[in-house]
Amino acid sequence: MRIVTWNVNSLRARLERVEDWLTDVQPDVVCLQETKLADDAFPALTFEAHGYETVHYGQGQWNGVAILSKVGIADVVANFADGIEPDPDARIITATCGGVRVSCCYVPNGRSLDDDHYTYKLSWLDRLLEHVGRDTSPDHDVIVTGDFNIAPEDRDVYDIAKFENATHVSVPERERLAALCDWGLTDLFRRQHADAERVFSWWDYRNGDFHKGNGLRIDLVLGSASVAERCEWSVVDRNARKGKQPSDHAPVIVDLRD
DNA sequence: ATGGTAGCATCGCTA
Repeated sequence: MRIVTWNVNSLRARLERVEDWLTDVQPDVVCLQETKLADDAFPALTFEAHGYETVHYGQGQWNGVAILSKVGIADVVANFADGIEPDPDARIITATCGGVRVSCCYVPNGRSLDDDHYTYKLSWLDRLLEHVGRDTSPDHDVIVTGDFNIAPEDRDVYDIAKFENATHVSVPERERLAALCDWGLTDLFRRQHADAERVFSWWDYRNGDFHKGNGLRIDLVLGSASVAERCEWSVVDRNARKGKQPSDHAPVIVDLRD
């Protein structure tokens, strides 16, 4: 089973590129973030023509997440499954695809450490852990994936000195990512490439950052132990960041043995 | 140099 995550930064602006990429890569499960679409604008028929069932949870303008699957989509939960006040943003959707419980996440950016949005980011990550714990169990096949807006380690950052007192690398958000891992999840790309340095999944559009190699690895596929054991390959497809009208994120691909 | 680019419901916000 080939599963991928990709922050497409507007599915309306990116649909042709996404379609071409799906044709080339042939993933079984696709987790998309930042579709920036309302549910009634989601191009379900377009993906159906590529062989995918789809679920989308969007709000238009900002955020929006989707799962595409060739191996079934069951027991869909939009937003958090914690039974309290729904998060106002469309940032998470969960479904069972090919026997794996998949959560597709768009973690809040945080903006800056003194911004209310950073507090929201931390509480969102607390709710994600709560959600996963209620929704499933670490001894099941579980994947929690998406744009985490967190670089797990300093080597996932092009120049850590530039991120002093910045989001994406701060101790509190990394602690929350570590809590997900303590629950029973593993960063599958890092597991596959333990010594990899300077492999990034996002590059700012500005300053020619992509061409300078100035990026962050913030798009993650976390898997439970049974999933991690099945993981035989993982790559960031940085070719998808090249060319005309790219997303600022590259897709991350993970292959699992059947 | 506190810049730059891209997307959106576009002149202001989000990333």
